[in-house]
Amino acid sequence: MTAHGADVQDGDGQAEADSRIESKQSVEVPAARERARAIPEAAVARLAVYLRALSGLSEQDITTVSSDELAAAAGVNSAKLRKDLSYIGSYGTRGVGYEVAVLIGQIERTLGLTRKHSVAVVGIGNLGHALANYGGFPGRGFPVSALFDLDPDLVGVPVGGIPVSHIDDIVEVCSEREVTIGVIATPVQGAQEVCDRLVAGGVSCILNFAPVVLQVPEDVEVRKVDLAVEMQILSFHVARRQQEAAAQSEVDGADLGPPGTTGEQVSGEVESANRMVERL
Amino acid sequence: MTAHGADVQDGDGQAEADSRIESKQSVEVPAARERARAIPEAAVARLAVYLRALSGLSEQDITTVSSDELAAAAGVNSAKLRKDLSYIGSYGTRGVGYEVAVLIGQIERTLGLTRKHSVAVVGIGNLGHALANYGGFPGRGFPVSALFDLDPDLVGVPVGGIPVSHIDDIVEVCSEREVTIGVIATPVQGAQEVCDRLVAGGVSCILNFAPVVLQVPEDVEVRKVDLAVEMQILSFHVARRQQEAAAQSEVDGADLGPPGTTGEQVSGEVESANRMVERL
DNA sequence: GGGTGTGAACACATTCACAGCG
DNA sequence: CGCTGTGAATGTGTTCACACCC
Repeated sequence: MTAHGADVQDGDGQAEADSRIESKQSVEVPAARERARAIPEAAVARLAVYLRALSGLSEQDITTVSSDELAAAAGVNSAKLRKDLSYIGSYGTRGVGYEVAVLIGQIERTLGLTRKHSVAVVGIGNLGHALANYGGFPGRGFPVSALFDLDPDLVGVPVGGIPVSHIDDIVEVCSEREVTIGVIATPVQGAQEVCDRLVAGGVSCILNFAPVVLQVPEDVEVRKVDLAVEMQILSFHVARRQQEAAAQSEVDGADLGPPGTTGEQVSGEVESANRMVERL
Repeated sequence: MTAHGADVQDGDGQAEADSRIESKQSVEVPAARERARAIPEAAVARLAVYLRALSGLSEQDITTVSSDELAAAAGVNSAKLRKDLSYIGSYGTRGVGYEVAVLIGQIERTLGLTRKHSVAVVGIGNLGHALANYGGFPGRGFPVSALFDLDPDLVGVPVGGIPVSHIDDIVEVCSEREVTIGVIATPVQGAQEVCDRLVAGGVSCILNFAPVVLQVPEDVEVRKVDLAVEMQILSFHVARRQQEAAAQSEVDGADLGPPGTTGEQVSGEVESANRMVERL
């Protein structure tokens, strides 16, 4: 396994192209018998967004939408939206639009939301606390059914209505409660260990807030949310903008210093920035 | 503005392709004078990951790495890594590898981390609390310098060492403290309003945890982190796997029920899932 | 007319594979 | 000889534009 075939999750970047999981497949698949049902990863992410927009419409008792309207509500352009929807079937009416209720149903079905997925949160620090208090996590459909922490003082204490269990019991509790999604909100050090236990407990999907690249068997899906990376990407854009501004004023004939002098000021110390998320 | 030119942030998906921001450009640019310094969005996200891996190596007093080693540490393949690094210049030595310190410096420079970006967190609920307690957010380089909330009981109370200010003072405080990055951790309702104020206060980058599509001027960068979407994407993969398994056993000649009966069980109620993140 | 659904064109991203340098 | 750096090939995702249906 020399940096090939060891493909696991990546960091992502939320932009124009887009997606985030780094699935496997490629080799191993009989190639031919492939499910045509292959919805592009990027489209799946957007379906979830459309679903939210649709729920909003539904609450306002709006029963029909056009691709233009829905696209605007979801913040994408209508061509993309129509293509995305076409991956799940043809549920629109030409000349009219889509029926909100139908679309909601179809997207839910596609995303597998017709089945409940119980969630376990590991690491009841600041973030874990926040997650547990979600009150049923992302709304229902994703009930939090187990919490874990290392700290003996926390074990037994109910957070958001659920008593915290000890990390040592992850395997047992998860298989018992049929947890399908595990959320890792621990410091980096414990993350891989926790991950291994979740997997041993039968968890097949992991949402990882710890800034580590987790090693998992190929049938486990990992998604990573990395605050530091997000911030650094934003930082990049600030820098780029400043550069452009500098370049522009240069062109304009202004004399505000030579190009290349734009940002260089403070330095070092960013290294510690990477020890960061650890204490979330 | 009919769903075109109104491009704002999207939801993302962290997968193989990947990226997340939905920048503008396209029209408006004089085309020719474009900065060749165009690093692919996806590569930027990974640079941040490499940076973390390099920091780790640096702490272990490792001074040199090959692309294979670093790629393994970052969870990507070496070709991708080399290409990514090539966007920022040629800092490797053929036959040897890269000097850790040099690479750290160059990536920091590229990401604009040589300048400090002060951060404001709005919405000191569970999540906001977690973020504020980061103790300098993503590690330093990103000092949290302002906190805001609506709740009068919170105003004045120090969280993570910084006293909470009232939302009404966002504009004033942000410009005063030269905040460049704003983090929105409020319920959906308040998000757009808060966003507008941050922008008015001079903030040019926003990290948004509220599940809304924010409207911002084109010179403001928005990144969205949406827990519900993450969960739903995971859910999709569970469903897909089950489908495959079912299809497989079908092929194997087993008779565990007809295809199409795989997941359909619980239903409805997912709608409320989208009212979720609101209370983070 | 109005709006969906989609092939075909395009743009972006990843991977390959190898030339070239230390 | 090993490893970087990169053009060229491939793959994935987005946009265009229009046929087709209501």
